[in-house]
Amino acid sequence: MKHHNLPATSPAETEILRLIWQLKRATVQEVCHQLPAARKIAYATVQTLLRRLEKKGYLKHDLEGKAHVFYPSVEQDHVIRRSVGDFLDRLFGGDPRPLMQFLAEDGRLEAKDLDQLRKLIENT
Amino acid sequence: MKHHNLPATSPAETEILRLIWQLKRATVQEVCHQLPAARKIAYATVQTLLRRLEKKGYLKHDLEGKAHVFYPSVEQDHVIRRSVGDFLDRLFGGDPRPLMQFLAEDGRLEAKDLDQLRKLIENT
DNA sequence: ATTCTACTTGTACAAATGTACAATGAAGGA
DNA sequence: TCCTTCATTGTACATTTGTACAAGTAGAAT
Repeated sequence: MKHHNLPATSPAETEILRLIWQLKRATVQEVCHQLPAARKIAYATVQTLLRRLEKKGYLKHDLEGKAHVFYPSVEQDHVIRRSVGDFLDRLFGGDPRPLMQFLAEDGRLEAKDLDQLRKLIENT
Repeated sequence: MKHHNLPATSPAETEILRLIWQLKRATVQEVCHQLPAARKIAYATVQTLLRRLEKKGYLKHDLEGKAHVFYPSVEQDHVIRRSVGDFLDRLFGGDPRPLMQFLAEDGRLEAKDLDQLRKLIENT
């Protein structure tokens, strides 16, 4: 897998793409089941999003029986890198520090996460 | 300024909104000048984006001579909180840790930033 | 063989996005 | 006063996004 320059994913597409990463390979159904309960969205819609992701180059699929089994065709890391980069540019002018700070202060992180982060920072 | 639930900003809008936060108050021109050189985008386009941001409730404006002077009408912090939240949900299923880790490893942070972050984490 | 299923493919369609031109109007300079 | 200069407002328009139905089809069940 190499670094191609794919068109950006829309928010809804991103959400689906994440589920594919999580599942490694998945049919439309499986993706649907993986959707958080709060996020009700029709089978057909998921299908469209998967189709679009494939068209954009983020996914490929195999045929397994009659169903398409989708899987990533670009490294998650590459996509994340770009997404985070874009996000930083847009919202913070590219400076990662305010985001870091925001996350650190946000309280979403548990004590043990902070510990881990400390360790991570230590040997960086 | 209170927490209203405004429609999300598009990426291009977000970029402009950031500049307004940076400048506190600004005319279309000033926003244009603040745009990174790489990002060439017509005056008229910036105008449209500012108009849309105002319509969505993110900005207000005063009249100063013939020009509109735009300024934020919601707290930056609130907007950022929501944006980051959405971003985390979409790309990381809401878990801030992978993003933290990504940022920490990314090398975009200088040594002194890491120091600061350490301190920040220390007293959290 | 017929019907039921689970899928895919084609298509739809309103709203949002990215981008920008044209017309209009007031303010300042010649 | 008349022209030039900015700015605003109205409008435009192709594309992308979010969401989804309908028709077609192959395999499973009866």
